[in-house]
Amino acid sequence: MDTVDVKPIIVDGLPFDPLRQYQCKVCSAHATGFHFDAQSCSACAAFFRRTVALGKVFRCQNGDNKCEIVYTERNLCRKCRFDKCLLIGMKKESVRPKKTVNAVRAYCTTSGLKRNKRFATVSVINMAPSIKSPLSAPSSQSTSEPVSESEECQSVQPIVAPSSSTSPTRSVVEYAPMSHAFYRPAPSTLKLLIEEEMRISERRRILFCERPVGSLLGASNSCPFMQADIKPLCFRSFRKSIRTHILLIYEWLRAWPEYSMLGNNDQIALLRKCVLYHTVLDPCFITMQLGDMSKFVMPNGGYVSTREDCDDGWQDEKEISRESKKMIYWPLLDGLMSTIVQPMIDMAITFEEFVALKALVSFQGTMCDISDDGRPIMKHTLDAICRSLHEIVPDGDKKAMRFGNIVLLLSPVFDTALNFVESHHKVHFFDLWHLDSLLLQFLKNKV
DNA sequence: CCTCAAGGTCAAT
DNA sequence: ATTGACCTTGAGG
Repeated sequence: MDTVDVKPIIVDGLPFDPLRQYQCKVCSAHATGFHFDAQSCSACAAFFRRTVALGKVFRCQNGDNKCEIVYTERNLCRKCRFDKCLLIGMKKESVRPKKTVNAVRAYCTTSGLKRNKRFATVSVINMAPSIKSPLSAPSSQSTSEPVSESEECQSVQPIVAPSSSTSPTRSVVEYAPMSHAFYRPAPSTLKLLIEEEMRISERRRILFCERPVGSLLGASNSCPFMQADIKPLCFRSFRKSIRTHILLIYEWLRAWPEYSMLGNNDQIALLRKCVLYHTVLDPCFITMQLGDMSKFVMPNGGYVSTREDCDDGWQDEKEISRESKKMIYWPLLDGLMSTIVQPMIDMAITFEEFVALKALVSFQGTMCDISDDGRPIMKHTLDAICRSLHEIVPDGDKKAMRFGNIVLLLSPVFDTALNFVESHHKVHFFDLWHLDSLLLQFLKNKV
């Protein structure tokens, strides 16, 4: 990581200013290369890696998210340093999931084996060219070179290779490539969830941000908004955007292969509950990601102030008065902040944990509305989600507690959703303001 | 062989 | 608890 060997760039026949050329784009210290897709020093790279891996959320020391990040003062504001990392193009996805605590290096890839023969627990054999870096399992039948018995090493879990790819005379077990065998396996459920959530963020950016197109495209950031994107909520425009949110939720559901296997009524039940639960959960996580607890940020980038002394987002509108807004939504907001947002911050819930929680809430909360035919499908999905969540919670003494704390968030989400429905029944009954008709249909049904 | 860019470790803070 | 120098590793040339 610290080796410096950057080929000089010739600009117009002259070497580019070398001092500036090798600067870290975050703090202007000496860059050690490209880290997570951006030119930076090793310190900023390590900082970025830790921040992403641990799912940290920071607050700006000055409160304005405008701190200058320079070499001598780069540790003064972690929020602005991290924002700068993202700004210069560091990619969160390039940070790989944290390894399990008990995992021991397996030295099981081709180059690892070549360089570390004495630690090798498996050996290289020739496989069909279609399989990259294939490795054989240590086996009594194996004719390959002997392997070390070092106690430091644990063999990796084998996966059965397609028999057609190997000699028919030898039963061969293929070891998954390093990224799967050694790093925590990324279950397809979790992968799907993360990809889908990133897509939702990208769609929200495109729909609701006023930015140059270049920074809208590319699902590289799990948070749809930056501080500069958000503005005080206008209830009227939020109401106009409700169908867009419902559409995004519908797309999220359709990404599940299991969704198409459900009957029509079950599909509608699931969509109805997802509209409700996502409406509760999504703004909580966006709020946490933006890190300013005085602003509760909705999925269209509008925010309401959570401080009694600030009226942002609460002002009178033609269609709904300040008084009505406060009466209906302040208690809901208060509940959300204390029972969902604050616990999320306290445990520093990661993006991966959040997407698993959201799926858990969606499927668990709908179970009671699903037909007998649909139940096994739902149960199967729920099991997969639980496994994924359990996988991504970091190993250690507190794994069980952390897993438990995440699951405990289900209850306040269900509670708030129930309050949300009750409040909107009142809104509708007393004609306090006109809700979107599609949303009303979802809310009218029993919850 | 080499380089690059990941992750891990641990003394210093 | 966080930082950052230093280390090892895997992939690819």
